[in-house]
Amino acid sequence: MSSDASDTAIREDYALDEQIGFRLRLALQRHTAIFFAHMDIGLTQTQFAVLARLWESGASSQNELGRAAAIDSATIWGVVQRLQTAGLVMTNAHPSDKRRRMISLTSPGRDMMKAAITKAQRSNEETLAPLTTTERKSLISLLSKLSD
Amino acid sequence: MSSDASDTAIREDYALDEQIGFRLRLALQRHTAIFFAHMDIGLTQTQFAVLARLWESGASSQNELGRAAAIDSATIWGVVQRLQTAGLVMTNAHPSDKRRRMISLTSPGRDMMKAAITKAQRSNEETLAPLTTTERKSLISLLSKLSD
DNA sequence: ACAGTACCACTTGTATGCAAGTTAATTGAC
DNA sequence: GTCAATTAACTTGCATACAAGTGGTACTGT
Repeated sequence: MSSDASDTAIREDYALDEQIGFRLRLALQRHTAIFFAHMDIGLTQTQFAVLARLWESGASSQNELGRAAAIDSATIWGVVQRLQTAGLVMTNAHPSDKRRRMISLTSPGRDMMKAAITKAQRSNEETLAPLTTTERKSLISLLSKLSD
Repeated sequence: MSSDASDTAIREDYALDEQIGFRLRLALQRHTAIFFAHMDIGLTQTQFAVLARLWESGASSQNELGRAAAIDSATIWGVVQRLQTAGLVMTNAHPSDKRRRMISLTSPGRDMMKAAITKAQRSNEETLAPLTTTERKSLISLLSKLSD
């Protein structure tokens, strides 16, 4: 991919490697691989995020849960379906709003989370391993400024 | 999602909002929305990354291109198909290796990139707008340490 | 009361992202 | 030179991710 510079002369500088979008994708890609290796109980990052929100805050409606975990309504539907099929969450009717499906953790779901939280923490550790403690805090802080 | 703490007591601390994977996903999510809004010529981030690599380095084989843009061989296949259908790239046989498909930019592909690079730069600007110049460099640097 | 608006769950369609596996071509160790 | 290990392109299957749109329900201002 080097010798014949037949017709692809570089006319403008554009260094993909230094672009924020590309670097974010690479970093998330690496974390995804690490997370997958640790999470040997069949939870994806998205599924784990949903269960974590339920763990933190208790029951909520499907779309509410999606917003809390930053998952749009088209995607959260399938995520909840799979979690329900796996027996980790259950759904109940909302007492007053007939549109809402209330989602909550089942007992197996809570047991799963006890194990999953430890595995998630280990994967976070490994992802952040190249950084010092100060750098880790700095990175989380900078990322938070981008999306809050 | 607040009043009835029926059966989901918080037994362990786990703050999803402070986890690296979740923050990376949120940041990339925001950038994706910004990129999409600027890139009004029908290029996804992934497609743009592939074209950017071709722009930077000239022709390369499909898998080689995928590795350069951090896209696995199953995914790069479809990305190249769509770019070829759009007339932005073309494929040629490798002179000595019959397995390889050499991918290169077409003339319309180069024209598209001239416009796309400007739009990509603007979306990068907007994504990084919440940060100072120093913070931007710091963030890129920290992200690079995570995935190099 | 009620029209207009907003919201809920759900659906469709397109585009990644990645594990796992197939087939054909190439390479490297001997 | 031969054959095992690699590699390239491709395929299948599953899980996000998100735009756009549906039909039903709830709310809001007048």
